[in-house]
Amino acid sequence: MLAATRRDLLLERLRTDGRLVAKDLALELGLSEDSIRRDLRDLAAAGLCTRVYGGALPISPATGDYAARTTVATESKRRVAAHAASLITRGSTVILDGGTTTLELTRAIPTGLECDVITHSPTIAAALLDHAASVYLIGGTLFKHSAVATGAAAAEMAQRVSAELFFLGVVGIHAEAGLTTGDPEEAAMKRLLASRAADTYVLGSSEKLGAAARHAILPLDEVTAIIADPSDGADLGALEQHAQVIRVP
Amino acid sequence: MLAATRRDLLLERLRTDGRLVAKDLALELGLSEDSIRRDLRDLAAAGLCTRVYGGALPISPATGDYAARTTVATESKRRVAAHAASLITRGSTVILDGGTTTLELTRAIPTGLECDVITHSPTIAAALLDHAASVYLIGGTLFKHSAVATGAAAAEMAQRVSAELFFLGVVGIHAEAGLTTGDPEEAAMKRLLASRAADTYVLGSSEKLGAAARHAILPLDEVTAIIADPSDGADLGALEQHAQVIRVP
DNA sequence: CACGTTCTTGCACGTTCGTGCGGTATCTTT
DNA sequence: AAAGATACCGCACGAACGTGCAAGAACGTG
Repeated sequence: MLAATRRDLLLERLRTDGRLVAKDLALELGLSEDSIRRDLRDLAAAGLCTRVYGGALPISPATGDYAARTTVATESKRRVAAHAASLITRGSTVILDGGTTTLELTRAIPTGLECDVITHSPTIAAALLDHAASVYLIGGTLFKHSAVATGAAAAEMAQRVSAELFFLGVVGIHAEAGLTTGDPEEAAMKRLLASRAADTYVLGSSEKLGAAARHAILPLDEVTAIIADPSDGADLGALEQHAQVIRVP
Repeated sequence: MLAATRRDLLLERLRTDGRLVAKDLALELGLSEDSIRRDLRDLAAAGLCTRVYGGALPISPATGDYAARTTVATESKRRVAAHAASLITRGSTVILDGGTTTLELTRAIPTGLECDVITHSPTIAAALLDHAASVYLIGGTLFKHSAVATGAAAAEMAQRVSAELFFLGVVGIHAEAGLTTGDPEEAAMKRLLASRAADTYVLGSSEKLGAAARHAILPLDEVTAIIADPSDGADLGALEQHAQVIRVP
């Protein structure tokens, strides 16, 4: 077998099995483990797999949505979340949207900070259990994909609250498409929550900038500001023509 | 199995079970507890879990006293929870109370079981995210100590639901004092939830039997049955004069 | 065809990593 | 306070790793 063919076979195996074990491959292909290791080393160097002790794994660890969840918050996400958290002052009332970025924001809130938090995300509510913040949970039908309460009951409850700040998580922030997300029901809920707060801040970690999803939440000019991380050189100029952009350092 | 794969598996377990027990994992994976402990230590160092005595817990659900209690799911609690979970049938609607025992019940529900769950506990709602069950979350003011929504808004929402089963968690089950808990507001909420279900089952792990707290929830004769674990030789006879008692094997 | 170059492969060596075990320290529970 | 469970530390052993080296194959060139 050609060495190049073998590399392809390894990659295909990696796709189907989700992992490569040096020992097994050596036995199966009738080669020494050294050769397999060399292959794995080269593939890893080419950025096609991740080398681990005993074999190799795909670049994105594991499979499916599990990967999305365990993915450690990107540095960008953390920076944006930290800055957003710094806007919360003692005694203020804030609404926290659902999502991984707002969860990161929740973790960035000082444990001892006394404030009022309103959220429709049970995940965020649970994360605030050991905080001094008092929590008002908006109930309703749980939308599994993004782990937030939605529906008529949630809307009714949301309509009765009001806050100073709303931290909005989105899927995409685009100069023309505005703020977007993947589900219409979710979009409506976000819109409603925004209407219940005096100021709305959008959490714009780098992967959101320039992206757009199917369902519009709000146009850019209806939010107070976008907290954005310009580190990847995204074009913030286009956004700034429609909304105020806060650059995190 | 690759060591790296094992770490991923642990993280996935952590997400589905909400906890990792070193002893069990060692037995299940055929490794020494030391290796598992090393894994847990590394994962904790990477900020992916929180190390606790006996295993590890997710980062988010706090490190406060509530989290501490979730670790020590006694064998008794597990048995009672498992039996309670077996009462839930496909397509049925159940109300789950908050608390550590009902959280254990939640984990005992088969992931693929299609049913409707109503709960006022964000922790339980979060634990059901990867289940087939559809979840209706009752919102309201979050009562930190037991991590459930209470207050007027919660009561109003609870009044509108109805279910076949209600699984009630309590602090004490006493022949004379009846079912009791530590907070009056919480007691009222439990009472209300019980009125919304056709049948109410009390989760009576061994440490509850014979105990009594300050605030009464219901007299014993107003519940369908107490699911009790008689393993520690508690006096079930006295209870049986007031309520039906289901002994778990 | 002859020769040198390059690439691949397997082996040997020292190094690193993962694992289990014994001992000791610490925590939990009675 | 004592007993049991759990955790951490250091050690030893084996597996996996990387490197250097030599043998062989494939290739290009004269």
